[in-house]
Amino acid sequence: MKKRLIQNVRLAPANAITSPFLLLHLKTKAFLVHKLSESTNPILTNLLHTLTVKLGLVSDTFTVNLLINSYVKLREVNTARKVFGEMCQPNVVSWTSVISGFNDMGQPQTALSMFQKMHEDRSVPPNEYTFASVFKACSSLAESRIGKCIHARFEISRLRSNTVVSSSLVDMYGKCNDVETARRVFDSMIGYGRNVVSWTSMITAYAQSGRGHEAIELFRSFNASTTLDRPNQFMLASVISACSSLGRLKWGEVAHGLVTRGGYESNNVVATSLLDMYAKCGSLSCAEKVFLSIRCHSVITYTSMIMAKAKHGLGEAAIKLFDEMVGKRIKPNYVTLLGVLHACSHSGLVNEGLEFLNSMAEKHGVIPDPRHYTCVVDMLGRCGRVDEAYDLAKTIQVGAEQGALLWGALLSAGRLHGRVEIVCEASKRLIQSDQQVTSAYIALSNAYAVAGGWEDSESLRLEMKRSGNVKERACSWIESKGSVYVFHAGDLSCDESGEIERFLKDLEKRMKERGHRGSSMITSSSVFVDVDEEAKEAMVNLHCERLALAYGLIYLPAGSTVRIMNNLRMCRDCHEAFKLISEIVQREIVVRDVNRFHCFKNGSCTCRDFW
DNA sequence: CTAGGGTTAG
Repeated sequence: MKKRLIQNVRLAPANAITSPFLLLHLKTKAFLVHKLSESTNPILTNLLHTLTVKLGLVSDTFTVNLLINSYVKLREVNTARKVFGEMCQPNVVSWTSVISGFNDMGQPQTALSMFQKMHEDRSVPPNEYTFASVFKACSSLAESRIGKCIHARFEISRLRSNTVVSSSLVDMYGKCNDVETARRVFDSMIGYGRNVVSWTSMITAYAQSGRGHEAIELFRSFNASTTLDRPNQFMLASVISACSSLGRLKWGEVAHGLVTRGGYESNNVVATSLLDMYAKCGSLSCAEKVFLSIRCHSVITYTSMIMAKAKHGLGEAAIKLFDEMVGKRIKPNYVTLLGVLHACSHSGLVNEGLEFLNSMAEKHGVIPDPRHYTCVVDMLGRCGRVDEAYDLAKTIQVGAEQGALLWGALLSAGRLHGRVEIVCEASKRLIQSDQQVTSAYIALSNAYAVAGGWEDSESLRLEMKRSGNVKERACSWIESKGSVYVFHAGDLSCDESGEIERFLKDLEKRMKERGHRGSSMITSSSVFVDVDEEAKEAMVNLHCERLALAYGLIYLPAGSTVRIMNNLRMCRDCHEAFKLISEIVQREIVVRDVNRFHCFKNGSCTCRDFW
């Protein structure tokens, strides 16, 4: 039956020679096909659509596929789907075009349900192209469960893996935070070859799961191989962001050199990642230089620079930049507003921050979500308006993951201002959120201990052990002349601790003499109440950044730059404290504020190697 | 003469 159909189609040109009408028809069809494949104009495409109907070509799968793709390119995916729905013989190209159309429109969920329909239909089996598109949809949704099922379906489909399908799988597993599986797929690709895209997917998988060292390592092997291409803008952007999360300015500068050599400086994505890298590695002036070199600004370039200034405690400058951006009619999004709130929070502009929160929906069309509220709770908490912070936190409806961040912010506020009842409440909520927040157990246990509730403290510790909540060692690190020294919290118990404590106490005294007041995390000495050894260690955890700072200041040569990288939650007090410390010890201090959740895991050396 | 993969700000 099918065979005869194909034969009939093949016969058509032979008939055409004898029929002038058919000949005209074929010529028109060739014209239509040509125009459809190059149309970037909605009016033209609509016209060609009408022509398709008039010529009776709606039953011609090939022509209608082109029509679908034309609508997909014009981002009119719903029209594309409508045309697709009216087809009598959709083939695998028709299905794949619609699926990838939904991907392009940021509707991966719909792409997946189209694939499901295709599967239920059973008339057209998917091919490699279809699978690659579907894996991309799973990647955007970070849907590892569905992704694995479809991967299995691909494996039993007797289709052969190729570079593109496997690259999309590497990307998918990477985005689903299953780096090991991503690596297994990547390693399995040896048989049919890997290209720049496959390598980029794997490097990105490492970079985005806090495994920057492995990302850089892989980038090195890519460059070492003589048979492969040079890195392109995609790979460089990813590598630069790996340098940012590692805080390695030196490596970031090398990557910048590669950007220049490759001529990718004018690429906005690359420039934005460079800007962010310089800001996170402590060099705001270089970040600013990159920002000024950008010709065509977008909401993303502005947001990055606002965030950069926010991190460096330049709240007013960040707000000024925000106003400049709005003045240029660039519409802020929710990230931009997060940056602005962040700026207010880190510069003590509390009333301005509250004003932004209350007016952002009306003025900028961005409805505050839990992340914005968390930022404001954090801001109120830092400056001591803990009760307001608590009242605000209570009113917010959040899911478990967001809840952990929200109550985590309140927990540090309670801890910073010695509010035991807030610490208790926040810790309880954190533990309820069930997000593996060990710090909540420790804080709550300490709070009970401080309040004298020893039995509660003890039972909580047992609960921790029972639930397998293993404590991760906090760490901080400093960089000097390209070497990185890592300090783990436990190291304070080593022989030098006496000298460190004396140094910090002396520093605090001298800062008081110079009129510095306030309780920045750097100078405030830890309060050890009479708790057991384990609790003491937990408290020391909070202060490993002080340890790193002290080591850096005492043992690095005068005049050198002390680059501190940790997960300090900077506030205006901290910035002022650093300025003062800088003057007192006559070292340039560069602080970098890394993402709290990007823990430095593969330290190249520890405290002991430093000596 | 139709279709597929990678990157950035929180």
